[in-house]
Amino acid sequence: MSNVAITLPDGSVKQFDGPVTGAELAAAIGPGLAKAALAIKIDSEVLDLSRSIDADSTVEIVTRKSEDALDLIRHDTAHVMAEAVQALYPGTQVTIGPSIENGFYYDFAREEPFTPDDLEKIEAKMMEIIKRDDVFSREEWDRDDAVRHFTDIGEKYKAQLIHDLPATETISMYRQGDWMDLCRGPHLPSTGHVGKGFKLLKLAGAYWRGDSNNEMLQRIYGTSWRDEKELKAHLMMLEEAEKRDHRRLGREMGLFHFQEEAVGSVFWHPNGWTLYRTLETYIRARLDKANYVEVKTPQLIDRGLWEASGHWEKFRDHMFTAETEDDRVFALKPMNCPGHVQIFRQGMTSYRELPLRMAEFGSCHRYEPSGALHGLMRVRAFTQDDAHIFCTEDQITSETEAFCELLLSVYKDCGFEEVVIKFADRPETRAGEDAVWDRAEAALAEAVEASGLDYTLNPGEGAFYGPKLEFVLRDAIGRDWQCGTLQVDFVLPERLDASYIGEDGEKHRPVMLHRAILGSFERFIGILIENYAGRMPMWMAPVQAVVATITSDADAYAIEVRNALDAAGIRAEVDTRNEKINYKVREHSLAKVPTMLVVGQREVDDRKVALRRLGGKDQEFLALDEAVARLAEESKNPAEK
RNA sequence: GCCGCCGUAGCUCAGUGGUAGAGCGCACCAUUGGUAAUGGUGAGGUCGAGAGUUCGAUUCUCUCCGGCGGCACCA
Repeated sequence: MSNVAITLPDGSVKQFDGPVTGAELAAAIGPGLAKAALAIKIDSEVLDLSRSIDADSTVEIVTRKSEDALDLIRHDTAHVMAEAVQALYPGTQVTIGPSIENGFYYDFAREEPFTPDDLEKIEAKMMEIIKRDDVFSREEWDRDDAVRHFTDIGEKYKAQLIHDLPATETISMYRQGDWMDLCRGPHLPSTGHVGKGFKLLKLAGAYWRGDSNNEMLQRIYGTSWRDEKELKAHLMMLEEAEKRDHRRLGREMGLFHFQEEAVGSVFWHPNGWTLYRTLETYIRARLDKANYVEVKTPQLIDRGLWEASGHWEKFRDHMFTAETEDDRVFALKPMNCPGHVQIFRQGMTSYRELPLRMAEFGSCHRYEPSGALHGLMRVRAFTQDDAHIFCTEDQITSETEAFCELLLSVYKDCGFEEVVIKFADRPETRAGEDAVWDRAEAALAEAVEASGLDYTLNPGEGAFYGPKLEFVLRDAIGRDWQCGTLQVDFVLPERLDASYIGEDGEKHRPVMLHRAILGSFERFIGILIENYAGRMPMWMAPVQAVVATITSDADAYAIEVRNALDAAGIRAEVDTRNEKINYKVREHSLAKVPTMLVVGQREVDDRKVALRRLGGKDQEFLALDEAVARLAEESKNPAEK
């Protein structure tokens, strides 16, 4: 029997006469750790504490404090839930139940739907199983035996899963008491380790294997943590997220509404539209500075053009169409690119004009599936901050670099500092030859490398005409939103016959770079509202300042102050209502107005204002001129600074 | 589109087989009050739409529409 040397994370080495289990290793290090140990980690692989280590290796003992512990806890909670469900509802089949961000889910096949009341019963049963504290024991099974076993007990989904596992895969089962599940593991030592820090959250439908052609299963989502304190903190976070829901804030702040006669389309109210226009003005200024030209193309275009572009074939079901009396069919544009190519095609374009950066705040309509609609985040009528850069292959790199720089700067101005980039390559169904895709992917990869930014691969997620970069920003409460995109397209210029005259006097195909920074104004505004919880930065706020009087003696002066703010380009309102100042402060604070200028007799006498910031406790007493100058500076959009 | 839940006043919600209530908001009156709710009075609802069961439906059943949570989709 050969010796085993185990290196611990602190660099120390433990020698053993032969193979040793994780539990034995922990015990050898110390009794405290032996008690706290949940699993072991060799390289980056987490394994059961009962696994035996038979070769020299670097091993970390996973305890409840470890990052890896959460994954184990969540996965085990899913197992416990599955047992509970099968105990309460015989005949229910189990399928899969992974750990996910903040929790877990398990998909079940059962005729009768679960109800919210069932969740409580299941939780109670889970508590019993956890209290029972059964050991999770691992068994390796023969593949055929495993398939037969699950088929015999009527678990056809499990049998199918095993059947489809790669031949090289070891079939492992985990037992907890009398209940057993197919599982790759690893698991905690016993069900008791799950603890009480979990809660079942919601019921949902989910397709077997994520395919909408398959039957629908019932999914139960839960959240699970190290202890009740962490659970409580997470539930608080969920409440916080609900408070910043843009649909709720949009209504409370009177920014916009939806109604059933125009499902998926926004009715922008005055304040909401002011926010929208402010953002548009800012983006337009940034594009101007970055040497884009702006255009506007038709809403309705004959289906012939969509057939030529390839969109009709692929997206016809999601296009709104209109038929005219002369039997022509027009489509409401779902995107702007074919329109931009038409402008590009007018007259002859010289290589000297490239790169040509053609921008449009393009109003698009897409018949999105009803279940996809979600406030401003997913609508059927939206406006993109779209642009197409017509350029040569040689220019892809420099245009990509310039775009990345512009995009990051815009995000920063909007309050987003954390951005990750994903490289999405060719999807299964696509247009264009593989050789063209090779070139497009290589060019884009080279360009993003040249920009010096980190990126991860998002395989198979490219557009049907070309690979793309996806720009994902992280908001104030840690949620990720994909907004920006840059797509390399060699296909559409070919299909729609766009060409330019090169240095050699011959016709050449330009490359098109499809790109957007915000994505859609609607969605980006939704993200902004949630990011700021409705408390927009000064430059975006629909109403930037309210002048509020203490008594009616200050009315005339208050109006003068409002007019001075207005003349300085500040969006200001005046509140001379016969209400107490407490009432006004509360109301405008709830409306999330960033600054309030309170004026009473003292301010009238001294030509001053009492400046109060949203959420602040103190006031600043300033001369009127100074207050106006200061607020005017703060109100400028970042492109004006 | 699929699965589940939901639809009562502008908003948040209570309630009932015999056609409805609260708080906030809104209107009016009084109050002129120094930094997150002054008091009083009043108006406001085909109980999402349609059909069915019933002597009678907001309440029970069905269909449709819409919303919510997921799944699928996202040029």
